Amino acid sequence: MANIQEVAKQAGVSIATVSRVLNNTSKVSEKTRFKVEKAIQELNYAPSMLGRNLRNSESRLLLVLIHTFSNPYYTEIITGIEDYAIENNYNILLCETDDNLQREDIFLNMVRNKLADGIISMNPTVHVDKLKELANSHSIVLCSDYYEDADIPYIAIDNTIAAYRAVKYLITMGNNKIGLINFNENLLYAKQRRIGFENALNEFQLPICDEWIHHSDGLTFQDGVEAMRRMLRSKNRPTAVFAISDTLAIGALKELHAQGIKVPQEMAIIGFDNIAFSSMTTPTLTTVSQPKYQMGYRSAKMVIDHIQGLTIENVIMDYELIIRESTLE
Amino acid sequence: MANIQEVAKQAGVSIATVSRVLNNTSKVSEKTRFKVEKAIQELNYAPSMLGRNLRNSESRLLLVLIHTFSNPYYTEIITGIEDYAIENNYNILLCETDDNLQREDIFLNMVRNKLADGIISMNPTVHVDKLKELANSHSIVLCSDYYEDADIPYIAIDNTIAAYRAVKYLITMGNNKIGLINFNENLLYAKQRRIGFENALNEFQLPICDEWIHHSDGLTFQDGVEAMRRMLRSKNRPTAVFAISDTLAIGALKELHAQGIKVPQEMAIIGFDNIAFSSMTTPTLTTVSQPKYQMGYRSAKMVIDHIQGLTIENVIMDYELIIRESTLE
DNA sequence: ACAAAAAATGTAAACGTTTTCATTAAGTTT
DNA sequence: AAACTTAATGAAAACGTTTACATTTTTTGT
Repeated sequence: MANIQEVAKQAGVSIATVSRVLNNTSKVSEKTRFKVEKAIQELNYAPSMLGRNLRNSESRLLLVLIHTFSNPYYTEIITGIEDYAIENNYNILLCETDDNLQREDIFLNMVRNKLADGIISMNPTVHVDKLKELANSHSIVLCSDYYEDADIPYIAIDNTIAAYRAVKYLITMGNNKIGLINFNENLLYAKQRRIGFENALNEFQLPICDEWIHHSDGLTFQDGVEAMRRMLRSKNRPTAVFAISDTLAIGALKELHAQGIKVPQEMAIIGFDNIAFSSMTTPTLTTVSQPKYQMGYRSAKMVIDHIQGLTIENVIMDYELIIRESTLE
Repeated sequence: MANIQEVAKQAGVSIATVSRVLNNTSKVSEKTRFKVEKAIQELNYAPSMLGRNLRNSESRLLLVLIHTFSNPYYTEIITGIEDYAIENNYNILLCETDDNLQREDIFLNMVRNKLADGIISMNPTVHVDKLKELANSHSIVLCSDYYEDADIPYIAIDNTIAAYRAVKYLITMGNNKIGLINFNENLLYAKQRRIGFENALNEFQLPICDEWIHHSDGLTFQDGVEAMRRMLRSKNRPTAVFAISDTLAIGALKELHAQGIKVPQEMAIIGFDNIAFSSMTTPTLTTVSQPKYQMGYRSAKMVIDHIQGLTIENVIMDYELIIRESTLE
C-alpha cells in the first residue's frame, strides 16, 4: 500500500503538503489540493494510523473493562460509550476480564503501553491498588461501580437510595416479610444496595431475617435459580424478594415457576437494572432502571475530557422504579 | 514516561540491547540483562506499542463487526473470539454498525488505515462490494452469515438443513399448519432458513400459507411481539411457528401469553440460536443451538491464520436441536 | 514595475521501536 | 601467544506520519 511519500511524488508536491490536505490543517491552494486528491485516488492511498498515532502519541482507543459479556446489563452502556466515542473519533477496545488476574494485568498495561488513551472500568477489579496507581498518571473513569476512597472519577446512581425505594415500595404493597438475593458484598454497589434494603426494613420496623438473605456466586440466570432454590428450602418464606440484579431476579422467577409458586400472589419479586429481558418474562419483572445508555455516553465523555486535560466531576445519575407484573397483586 | 533511549542510557547499553532483552530475540549476557532489567524497574518503563506497531507495521487488533450489541446472539461468539485473540496477543475492537452506512465505512477503513490487522464480520453488511474488494488485500472472515458468491472465507452452520430439521420436528410432533416468522430475506441465513422451512413442508406435502409467514423489521423482542400480533389477526392460525431467531420467538411467546393462547397446546413455538435467556422463558423455548463460542473461537483463528499468511478453509459447524417446553405437548 | 506583505509550499526533525550489519569482546585451538 | 571462531553489543536505518521553521511564490499597495 502506498504511503504519503509516493502520493507526494505522484502529485509533485512535498509530503508536508499532502499531510496538509489530509488533515485540513492549513491552507493549500485549490490547484494543489486537486493534484493531491487525484494522486490519492490513483494510488488508492489511505493514511496509516500507525504512523499518525506514533507521531501524535495517541492511540484514540478507549479501553472498556467489563467482567463478562454474558451479562446483558452492559450492552446498553457499551452502546452509549461507543456512540460518544465514535462521534469524537475514538474507538473502543472491549475487554472481558472474567476474573482472570493475568488478563486484567494485560489490559491495565495497555494504557501504560500507549495502546489505549484511557479506561472506562465497569469491572469490580481485583487490582484496586494497581488501578489507583494507574489513575495517577492516566485517564480512568469508573462506570456504575466505584470505590469510595479511591479518588478515581466515577459515574453511578445512588444505589443505597434506589434500593431503599425499591424495598419501600414492596413494603407499601403490603409485604412485611422481605428477602434479599445479593451478590458479593465486597462490591460497593452490592453493599450499598444491601444498606438501602436494611434502611427500608428498619424504617418500618420489619425484621431482617438471615434466612431470607442469600448470596449468589455470580450474576447469571442460573445463579438466580440456585439462590431462590436455597431460599425455598426453609418453611418460613418471605412474601417478597429484592434481587440485586435482573439476571438473578429472572432466575429466581424461573425457580418459583418451577416449584409452582405464584408470582406475585404468593411471592413478589423486584429486580435491578431493567435489562431488555425483564419485560419478556412471565410475569414481567418490576425493576429499578438505571439510565444505562446515558451512563455509557457520559462516562465516555468524562474519560475523553480527562484525556484532553479537562478536569472532570463525579456524576450521580437518576434511577427509576419500573413497576410491572411481578409485584402487582 | 521513559522511552527505550533513557533505559539504554540508564543501563549503560545501546537501545538495541534493551530491545533484545524486551523481546528475548537474541542472546544477551546475564550481566547486561540484569542491568537492563534494573533500569527498566527504576524508570518504571513500559515499551510503547505505538513505536512497536509502526516498526512492525501491525496493530495486533482485530475488528469485530456486529450489527448491534443488543442482540444477545453475539455475546458468546464474541467471548470465543476474544479468548483466541488474547491467547495469541491480539485484541478485539468491537464495532457496532447499527445499519449506519457512514459508520460502517469508518470501520471498514480501519483495516486500510492499518488500525486493524483483520476483520471478523458478523454483520450482514450493506457494503458487500466494498467488503469483497477489501478482502482481496486484507484478512476478512465472515462468521455465521456469509455471501454465497463472494469468495470471502466464512464459518457458519448449514442453515438450510438446520431449519429443515427444526420444522420437520414440528411436523412429527403432529403439527400440519406451520407458520414462519422470518427476518429480512436478503440475508443469506434468512433465505436459507426459509428454504429449509419450505423443504420440510414440501416433503410432507403440507401447505405453505402466506398468511402464516411474517417478516419482522428487526431482531428485537418487540419485533417478535409485533410479528406474532400480525399473525394472530387472521382467524385461520397455524398450530406451530418457526421463528428465525430466539429473540423473535421470545417476543412471539410473550404476545401469545398476552392473548391467552396456550403454548404449546394451542400453538407450539421453536426458535433459533439458543441464547441464554431461552431457557428462562415460560414456557422454556425449543430452539436450534449453534456452537457459538466455538464459532467465535475458530473464526478468530481463521482470521489470524490468514493474517499470518496461511491459507484457510471455510468451515461448517454442527448444530443441535434443543427440545424444551414450547413444543412439548 | 517594484517593494512589502501575505500566502503557499518545502525541508527536516521528531515520535519509539526493531533489526541488519558491523564491530568488539570473549573463548578455543594450535 | 597468535590465529581463529563464536558470542555479545553497538550504530544506524527504517516504519509513516505531523509540524516548526525556512523558503519560495503570489498578491497587494504604491
